[in-house]
Amino acid sequence: MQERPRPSVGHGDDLLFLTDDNLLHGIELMFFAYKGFTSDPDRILQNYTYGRAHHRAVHFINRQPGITVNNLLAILGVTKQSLNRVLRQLVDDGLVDSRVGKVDRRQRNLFLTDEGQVLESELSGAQRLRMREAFKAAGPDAVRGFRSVLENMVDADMRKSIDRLQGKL
Amino acid sequence: MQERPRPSVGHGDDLLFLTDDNLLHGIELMFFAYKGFTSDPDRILQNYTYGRAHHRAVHFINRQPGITVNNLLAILGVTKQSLNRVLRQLVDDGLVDSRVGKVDRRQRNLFLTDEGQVLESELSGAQRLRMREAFKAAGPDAVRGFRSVLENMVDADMRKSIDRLQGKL
DNA sequence: CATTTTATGTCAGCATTGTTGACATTACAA
DNA sequence: TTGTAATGTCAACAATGCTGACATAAAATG
Repeated sequence: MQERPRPSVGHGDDLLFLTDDNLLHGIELMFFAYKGFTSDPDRILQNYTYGRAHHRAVHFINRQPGITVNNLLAILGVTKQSLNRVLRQLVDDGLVDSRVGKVDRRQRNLFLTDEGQVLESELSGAQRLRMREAFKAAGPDAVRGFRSVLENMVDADMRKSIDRLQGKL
Repeated sequence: MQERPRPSVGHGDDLLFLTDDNLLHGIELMFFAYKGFTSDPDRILQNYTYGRAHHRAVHFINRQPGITVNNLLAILGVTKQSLNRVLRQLVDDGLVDSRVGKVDRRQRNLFLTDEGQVLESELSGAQRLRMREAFKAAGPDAVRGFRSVLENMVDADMRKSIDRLQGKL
């Protein structure tokens, strides 16, 4: 696993970690890890009439209570028609509360009801458990690296949404 | 179940990197990074009549030329009906060649045709580019951490498939 | 105040990709 | 010969994307 230094273009940087094989490995890891990452919530959601799209909505409403529909749309990156279908079910089923905005009455501020929070914590509990085990097995240094690589893989136009969210941690 | 941040195996480990905030951050990073990760291929695929499922099939056929349908099914984790729909299109369109197995004539060995390889390299080129930029920006230590965390996030029942693939790197 | 723009909701239709269930064919294995 | 395995296919359905069109209410603007 050690990389022996090799002369490279001028700077003396060792860029052997950028070989196509390593990139391919990373690409496949993203695929397999994402599958693992979503598998627990997917299994839980089968006991409900909900899918992954509902999970995402519930997650980000819990993450930023009172979030507007437009902000949620920006985060999820889907059309309003697609989100609305999911949101309508959650509101009808009493998991999400949609309140008219106080400053701008055109807006709707979204909140989880008590029942919505029950589902949210069941889903996020399973997901956190897997993440915690992976973090623990890999160690704190690895977690920093994990974060760094993933941050750099995000699309530029998502940065604003992400930074706003992470400011709330 | 719930572990408080406290030393574990006598190493005086600091488990503060396992706080719920850090886990939440990791969870959201997976979501946003995966979106970025798939965005370039998705954009390219819009110029074809293909979708993400075709990309996955093409990727793993290229990765392990001659792979059997059953092995591909195990890797992708979908039903044979779902895969077959995609595979049939690719074969009909002349991107994939399906040859009767030589040792076991029940099996079909899958190969990319020249045309299939053109699509594959267009897709993987875009994906490698993004991965390379993320790796480069994060650095080799971070890449090791990225790998370690993701490896630990994979479902146990995928290990065999993964190890077989990575043995070919 | 009149007009325009914004935020949201909704209907209809369609595409992709996943599912289950059933059934057929071929070929290997016991 | 019988059973099982690998593959293909038909049909129906579900989840979740998309586009386009239209409606309403409220804010913003001239």
